[in-house]
Amino acid sequence: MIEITLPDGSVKEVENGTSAMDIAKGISEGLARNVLAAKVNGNVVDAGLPITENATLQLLTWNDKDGKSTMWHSSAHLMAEAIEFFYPGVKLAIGPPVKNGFYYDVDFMDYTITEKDLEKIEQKMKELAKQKNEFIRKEVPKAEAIEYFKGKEDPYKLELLEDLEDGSITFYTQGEFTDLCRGPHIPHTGVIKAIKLTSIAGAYWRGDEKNKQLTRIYGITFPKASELTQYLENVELAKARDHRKLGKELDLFTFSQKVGQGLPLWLPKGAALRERLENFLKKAQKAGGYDQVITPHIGSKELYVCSGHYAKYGEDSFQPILTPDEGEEFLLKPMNCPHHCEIFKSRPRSYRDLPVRFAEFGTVYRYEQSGELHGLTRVRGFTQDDAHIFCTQDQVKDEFKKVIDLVLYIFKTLDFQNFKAQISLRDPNDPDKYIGSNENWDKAEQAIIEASAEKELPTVVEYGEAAFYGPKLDFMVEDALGREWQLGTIQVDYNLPERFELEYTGSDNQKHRPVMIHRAPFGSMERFVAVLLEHCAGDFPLWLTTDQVAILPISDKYNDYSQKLLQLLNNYDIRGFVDDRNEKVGKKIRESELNKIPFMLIIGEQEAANNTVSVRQRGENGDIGSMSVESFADLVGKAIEIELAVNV
RNA sequence: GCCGGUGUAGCUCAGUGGUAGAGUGCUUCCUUGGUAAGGAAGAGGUCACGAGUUCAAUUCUCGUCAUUGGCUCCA
Repeated sequence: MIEITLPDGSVKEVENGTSAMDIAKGISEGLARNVLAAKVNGNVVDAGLPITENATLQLLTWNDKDGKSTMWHSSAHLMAEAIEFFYPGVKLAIGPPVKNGFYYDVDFMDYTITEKDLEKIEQKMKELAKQKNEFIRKEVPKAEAIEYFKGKEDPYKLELLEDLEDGSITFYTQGEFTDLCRGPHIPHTGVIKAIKLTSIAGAYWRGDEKNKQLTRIYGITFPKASELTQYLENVELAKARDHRKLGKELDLFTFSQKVGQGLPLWLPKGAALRERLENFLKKAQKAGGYDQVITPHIGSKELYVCSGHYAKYGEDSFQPILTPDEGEEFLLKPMNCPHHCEIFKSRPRSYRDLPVRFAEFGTVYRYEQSGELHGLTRVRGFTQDDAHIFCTQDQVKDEFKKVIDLVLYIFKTLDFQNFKAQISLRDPNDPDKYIGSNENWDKAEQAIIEASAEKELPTVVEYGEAAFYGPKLDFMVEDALGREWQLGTIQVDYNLPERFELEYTGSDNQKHRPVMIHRAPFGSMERFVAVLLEHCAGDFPLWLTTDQVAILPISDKYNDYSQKLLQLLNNYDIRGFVDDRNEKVGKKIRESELNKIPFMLIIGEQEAANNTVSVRQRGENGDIGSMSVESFADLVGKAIEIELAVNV
């Protein structure tokens, strides 16, 4: 007999060799039907696997992350079976579960496959799922496994087998299909009730662009048809808040084929919005002891040779700009740091001056791969809310804390709640990759970790993700479609102070090298606006939004009064416009609502006679009654004050 | 950069081997109204660009550019 401890702490005594599924059946048939896999002593395994020792057991269902993954992994096998049915002889590479579903990478040999073929594969999968074929696990000696895939002439599986140890190799079979697989899998295919193959794409074997490109088919499955419907609806909702769509609808930015790809054009409303964001940050930075600087968009090639950027990126980026003078070359600036280093060097610095903080909304140009460009989140010309802090090693931690405060102030003001902070440290296995002394690195890494902990950031630590020149702290948020983007960043740099021979005079009257910290709380104006757009679905906070108020005269008799009102509101720094089109007020309201304008002022006979405004708030509040212009201005002013009065 | 999809009116999209349509927006007129769409008329397109096939190409083929889903990359 063995003892099985369940998550609630209760202990069941069962015969040695009892499976998780047996135990589930002992609890209830209904539960057993929902079990997809089991977690035994922390390892996810087949629910049917005999348990041979005392163990903790968690039954995994669709509600568990590991349960979902298991089902999607099994779904990949099911899809492979359907693919082999239509395209016998194709070579299968790998088919794992991912965040939302699964994929299988397939070498289709001489077959061509298009999106239209997905439907028939989907149909076949449904058919196979209905057969409730069991997933049967079999341990296989390595020689036998190699023999099997030699028979199938599958070079990918054979390559995978090379890295596996004899004795640890398992096959899984369901229906007519057998695959090399560690498992675990769901009990049988019948659990898969709803199937959607979502897209088809190219993917390199083992993620290396030197390798052959395979065809990757993405899909997702559910245990209930209604969940698939729900999922598809959510995808549609996410698309509705895609910043590229909203940016067009709200007239914020555009792109032109003639100007060039990845080069955004900010429209008047977008430019005004961006300016408000910049002023918001400038104000906070001024309070934080930053000095604003301005530097040109190009720099002599020598500058980037000195910084090392030319050696690293010269060939793969925008090429030098030539002048009538032979041998003279300039580069579009890919970053602001070298310019700021030269500003630091423009005069001798004393330890009493440190930290020095130079801030600039600096536009930079980077030749991103064409396939990587994406709306405003990945572009070739963009403006960083950049600043460089030059300080002593001992000041690093304190400066980090201050920058974290700044980032948190921005996130809180704009209601970003779901972010994570990634601490990127050295790769302990490759210490020679990094520039700067070990001692300084240790100090800086410790400073970042401590600063993050003291600020109670939700962090993940990634080893080996640090830049060669220093450790960093990045703030990551997800976009509407679940893609993760880096916004704010704080990076320590030991490289540039060295290369530019930056110095300050210490209290000992000796020359010392300052530490440089790069930081950009927004990341870039472009990416930040994109993520912000998706985050609030275009419904910006009152202080930031384009038009705070729409003045809607009921008929053209009240246009004059409406114009006067607009003047009056402008004096209160309230932005808006008069919709004096010859339309009914119902239509004007509808359009203002759709354009996400926070306040509407309905102006008719009563308002004009009494010098008042009838206020309607966007959304559920609706009509909030009549008041004087002063009261309305006060209302707006107070609302903005609350939005901006955020304590970190 | 690589593999697929897409490119038709300002916007969202139908459609066709015989030089084009809807909705919405825009202009004008009627209507002068009270909290999510009043009515009518009109203007607006080198069907992304270039080449080829054809009597004839927006439609078929190829190329280029842009865009899009992935992969790779990301200072």
